[in-house]
Amino acid sequence: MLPVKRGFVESPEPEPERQLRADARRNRERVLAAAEQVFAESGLKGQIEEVARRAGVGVGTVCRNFPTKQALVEAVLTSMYESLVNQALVALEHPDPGAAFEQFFVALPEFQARHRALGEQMANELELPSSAQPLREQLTAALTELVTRAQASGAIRADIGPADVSMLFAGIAHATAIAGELQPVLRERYVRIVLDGMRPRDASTLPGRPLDFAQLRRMKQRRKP
Amino acid sequence: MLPVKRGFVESPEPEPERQLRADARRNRERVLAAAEQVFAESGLKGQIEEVARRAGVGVGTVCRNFPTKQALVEAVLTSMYESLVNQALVALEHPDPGAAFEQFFVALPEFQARHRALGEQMANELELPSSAQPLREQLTAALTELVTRAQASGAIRADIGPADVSMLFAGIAHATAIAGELQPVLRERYVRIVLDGMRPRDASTLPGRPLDFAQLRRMKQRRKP
DNA sequence: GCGGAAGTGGAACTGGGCTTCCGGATAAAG
DNA sequence: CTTTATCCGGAAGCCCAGTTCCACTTCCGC
Repeated sequence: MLPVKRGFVESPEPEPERQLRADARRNRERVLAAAEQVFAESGLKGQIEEVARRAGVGVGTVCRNFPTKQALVEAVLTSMYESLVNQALVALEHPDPGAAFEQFFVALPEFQARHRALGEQMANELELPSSAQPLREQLTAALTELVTRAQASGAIRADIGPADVSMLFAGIAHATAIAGELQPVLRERYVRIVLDGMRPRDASTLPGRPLDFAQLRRMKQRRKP
Repeated sequence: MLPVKRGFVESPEPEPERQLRADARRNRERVLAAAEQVFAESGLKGQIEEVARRAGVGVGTVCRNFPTKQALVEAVLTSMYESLVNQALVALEHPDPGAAFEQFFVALPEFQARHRALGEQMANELELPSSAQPLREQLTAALTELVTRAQASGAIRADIGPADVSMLFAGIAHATAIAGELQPVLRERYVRIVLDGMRPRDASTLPGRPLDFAQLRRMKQRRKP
């Protein structure tokens, strides 16, 4: 790998950006936008042909820009993660740790529900596009920070790990994904319930230990073979 | 076709049970058992060929007993629902309504997690086999009863509907489905948290209204077309 | 045992979705 | 306006499940 950066002897890299013809660039954008839509509403089972249709191009065009479906999915997911990381950073700016946590705890399930493909990816930890890896790490870091601060301020109980929170996020998002127009209300209801459940309670300890992202990752990887 | 059987004027019934040959009956059982396994661990995407392999028969045999994959799935799901209804009825016998509710609230996510296909079915409300319809209704009735009683006894807050509970069940099951050996502990953790969140709290009301199964069904049906 | 109906395995077929391919269209350079 | 590298559409090919089919085997009543 060795990501050598500037000047010097160029490695035979796959030339990052060949200049695209103007119309080609435009089409590429349209495809991305269409894909975002389709995967948002149909999840990862959204079809290439549908993407092409909505973008107003032929399937060939889709497949030239993104040689494989996986590539297309990755492109979309990467931009999702970007947006998500931003939301986390915004929440972190909130002065009150409890409110910061709550803000993000409301925003994430909403986001996951709005973008089904993202929800599926985060839940199942399907191969992560390498391009999203650093984003993913930023996200877990931010989430960990949110949790830690909230705990320090006494907003949520101490025996909950950051990955526990992530799991509960995913659960809510998944459960409410099927709801139609009621979705936002239901999500709010369940977020409320779970938040209440996470508040400190004296004289009670959760079974097991707080779950962190390292464990979570290990768990998921063990499921592959 | 016209499988005229014995003398008389046969009514055009789909003759419920043609006597199966001994070996055929045995094979049918094996197929069902294998299917249960496969769908339990792989969900609805489990493959016919895998079922055949585990049952030690050819795909032809599977497809003769269950002319379509859907039919096979339905057979398995029906038996799942049976078992589930039983668990609900057992819980209902518990004298303490709060404990009864809790008992089932622990058992259902575990069951859903152990049988991925069931979880997927219950979450997505895919076409329900007509054979399971009455079971399904028994289940919702029992669950409604459990919730109502628990509320009457003050074990859980009043502004939660039976279908809310069902959604939260499904969320936990889904979230923990990916965990490996940690699954049981995690499930217990999250059940605990959600249960805590459902306890009565003065001076707070959930947004929206309690969700009942009629609404839930309507919601899901609206997603089809 | 024997005959034939019932059952079996797995190869062949089918359909749906992803990917490839190429003749024709189009933007950019001269 | 001509040229030409680039890009486009969508038909054709491929692959992976599910389903069908039939020559062969197995069970069971005689």
